Amino acid sequence: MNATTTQPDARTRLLDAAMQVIRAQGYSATTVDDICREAGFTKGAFFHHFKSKEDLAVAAAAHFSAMAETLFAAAPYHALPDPLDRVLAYIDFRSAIIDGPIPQFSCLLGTMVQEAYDTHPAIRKACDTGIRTHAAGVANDIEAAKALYAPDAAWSALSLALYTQAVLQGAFVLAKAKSGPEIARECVSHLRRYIESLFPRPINKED
Amino acid sequence: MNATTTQPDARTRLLDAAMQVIRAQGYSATTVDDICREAGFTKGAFFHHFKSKEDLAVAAAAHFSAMAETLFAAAPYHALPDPLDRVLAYIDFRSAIIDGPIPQFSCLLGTMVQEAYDTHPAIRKACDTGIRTHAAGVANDIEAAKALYAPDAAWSALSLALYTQAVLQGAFVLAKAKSGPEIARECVSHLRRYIESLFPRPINKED
DNA sequence: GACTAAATACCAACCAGTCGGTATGTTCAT
DNA sequence: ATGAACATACCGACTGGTTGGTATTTAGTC
Repeated sequence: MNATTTQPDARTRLLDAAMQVIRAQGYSATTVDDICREAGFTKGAFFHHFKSKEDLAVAAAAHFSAMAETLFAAAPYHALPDPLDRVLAYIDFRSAIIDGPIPQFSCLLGTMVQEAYDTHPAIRKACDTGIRTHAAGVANDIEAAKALYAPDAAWSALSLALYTQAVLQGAFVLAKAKSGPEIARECVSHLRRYIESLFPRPINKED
Repeated sequence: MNATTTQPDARTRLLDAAMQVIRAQGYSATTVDDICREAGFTKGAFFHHFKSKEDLAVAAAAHFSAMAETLFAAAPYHALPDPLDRVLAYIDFRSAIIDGPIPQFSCLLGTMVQEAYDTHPAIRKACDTGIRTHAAGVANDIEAAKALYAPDAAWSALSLALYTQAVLQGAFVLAKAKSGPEIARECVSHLRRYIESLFPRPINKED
């Protein structure tokens, strides 16, 4: 019921607002009031749902990760039969969503961990978990592609998956420095070339 | 005279302190008093030398860049005759200095721009300039290596140099998330493999 | 009426920046 | 060389606004 004005619940709206504002301003510079204003609530509501600003940050990291996993799970590339195709299509997908305003395509986890790694261990851990979990998913396809096309390679699938995340994080940093997404897409295209170079495909299937 | 107790002047000491503290805590979370305490001065001295906290950040970005250029200029790899050797030795040097506590090897520019790109244009610009200038230096050797070993490659020297910086920035982010330098060095070793793959060396010189 | 959700009002701590003051030169005319 | 005038370097108390967090109250719902 009340289908027309249905909105996510307050907690979710606060988390969404936090995601946006923190990616634009950073964690420390973002005040609780900033988040409340963006979400359309007051402080009372905020501290009803979160016991502290740090608590919100940890929840926001999980929220962001969940949102990202939903996004990637819905992407069409999972249907591809060849695991290497899936890996490359993942890269292409990452490149394709690097567009528009920086806060919308940059990574909340990378943004927060950069500031908070030393002073807020709980936030550091939440960001690490998010990145590690996502990388593990990518590593699955890489592992399968490796078994097919580069079984004897010296690098591990997980290490390559983490490298992929590092390139993306670095690409976001450069995009912020240069105030635009182009440089980030250029970085991803280098990453794609690297991955292609790691998996020498047979010219054709007969063999 | 008074050579035994000679210290850098107050401005330099404040900039050094800012470099350390901001890399550990981030820009927003660092207070002017934090920097003064670290440098052994009071607020009066601080605002005598810098007109605002933002002004200090801009100066610190330039200071950090200058320090970095000194460090790299002193590195031995510049003497290598082959430009590709110089590029690879640069990468190895970058890897070698990724050690010890994170604030000591991470990049002030990447840390600050991540937080401040949208809210402090002057800081964003200072960080961009630092990164761009350093990348341009690396691009020189890449350009020469390209002329020798990959003259027809599709990528530009500058684009590869910027990619190199992106990988390093991303490596720092992952090091922060994982609380240690190992992952960052692993990333750099992927980067090295990529660069090697871009410059197919002749087996030997006779040709 | 018991419970949850959210608003309002408030507080103590904190922070960037100011200001008046001291100490130590430096310049230069006498 | 001396002392008036000025400049530079630094100190530390203070301020006005902000911030994370709390206490209390109100509205709605099972």
